[in-house]
Amino acid sequence: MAEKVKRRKTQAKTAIVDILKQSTQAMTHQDIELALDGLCNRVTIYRVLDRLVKEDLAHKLVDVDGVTKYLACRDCGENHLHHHVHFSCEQCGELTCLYHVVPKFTLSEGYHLSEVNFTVRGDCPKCSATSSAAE
Amino acid sequence: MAEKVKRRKTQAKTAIVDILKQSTQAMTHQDIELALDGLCNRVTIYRVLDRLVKEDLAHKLVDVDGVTKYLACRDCGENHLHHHVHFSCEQCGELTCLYHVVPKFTLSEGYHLSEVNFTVRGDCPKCSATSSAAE
DNA sequence: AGATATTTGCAACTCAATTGCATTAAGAGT
DNA sequence: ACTCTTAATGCAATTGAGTTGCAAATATCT
Repeated sequence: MAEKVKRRKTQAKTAIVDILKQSTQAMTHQDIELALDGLCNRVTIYRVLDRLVKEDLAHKLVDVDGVTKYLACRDCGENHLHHHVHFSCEQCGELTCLYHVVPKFTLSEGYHLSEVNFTVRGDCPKCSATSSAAE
Repeated sequence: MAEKVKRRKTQAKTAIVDILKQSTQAMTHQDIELALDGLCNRVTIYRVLDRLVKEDLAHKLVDVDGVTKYLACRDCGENHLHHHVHFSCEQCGELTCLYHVVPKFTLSEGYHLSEVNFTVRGDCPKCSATSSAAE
C-alpha cells in the first residue's frame, strides 16, 4: 500500500526548503516563486511542495479566505498535526503559528479525529498597535 | 460607509435560500447549481450567495482542503460568528456544524480576534461505524 | 401603468492549480 | 568514470473556480 519512492535531492527542492525555513510565516506559491526568482518553473514549485508535504517537511494549510499556504515543519516534533492556532492578520495578511495556543474541546461519541485546522482572524500585535490611534 | 441597498426577493434568491435551508450540511456552489437544475445562471448563484452572506442569511466557509462552501444561518442567534467546530468527514465529504462543540483557548496579549474558523477532519459517526469492520 | 434601480444572462476573462509528454539529471550499480 | 534507470523538470495546453462589463429583464415603489 505504501509506495516506496526514491526521493532525490535537487536544486529546486533544496532552494524551496531553504526559503520556507527562513520564513517565520506561511508562504503562498506566489511568495515562493518570487523568492526563487526564476530558478525553476512554476509547475516544479507545485510538485516540490507536494513532495515536501508527503515527506513531512512542510505543512500545507488553507487560510480563512481560501488561500493555500505552505510552512516549513519546525517545532512539530513527533506529531505532525497542527493542533495549535494559526493566526491570520486582517491587516498585514500574515499567517503565523501560535504554537503555544492549543484549544481545548471534546468531540461527541462516534467522531474520529484525524486532522485539525484552527484559524483565528483579527489584528496581530504589530498591526493593532499601529492602528489603535485611528479608532 | 454602509451603503443602503434595496434588496429584492427574486426567484433565484428564494430557490437558493430554500435549498440551503433544506440541507443539513454546507454546500458548494456546484451542489447548489445541481440542485437548482438550470433555474438560473452560474454567475447568478455566485451573486445571490454573496448577497445572502451580506444579509446574514448564510455563512461562507472554507473547508480544510480549500473548498468554499455555504450554509444557511440557523442556530446562529445574535452572534453571527462561527465559534463552534466544523466537522469535515474524510469519507463522505460532508461538512457539518457541531454547534455544541466550542473550543476554549486564550490568545496572547496584543492579538485582537474578529473571526474564527475551527475545522476538524476525520470520520463522522455514520462513516466510522460503516468502516470499522474493514479495520 | 410607468419610472427606477436591482438583478440577471451572456460572453469573455483572470488566476490558481493540474496534466501529458518529451527532456534533463540524480544517484545507484558497474 | 561510464552507463542505466527513473525521478524530476520544463513547456504548453488544459481545467475549474470565481469575477467583470454590459445589455436586457424584472422587482418594487409611486
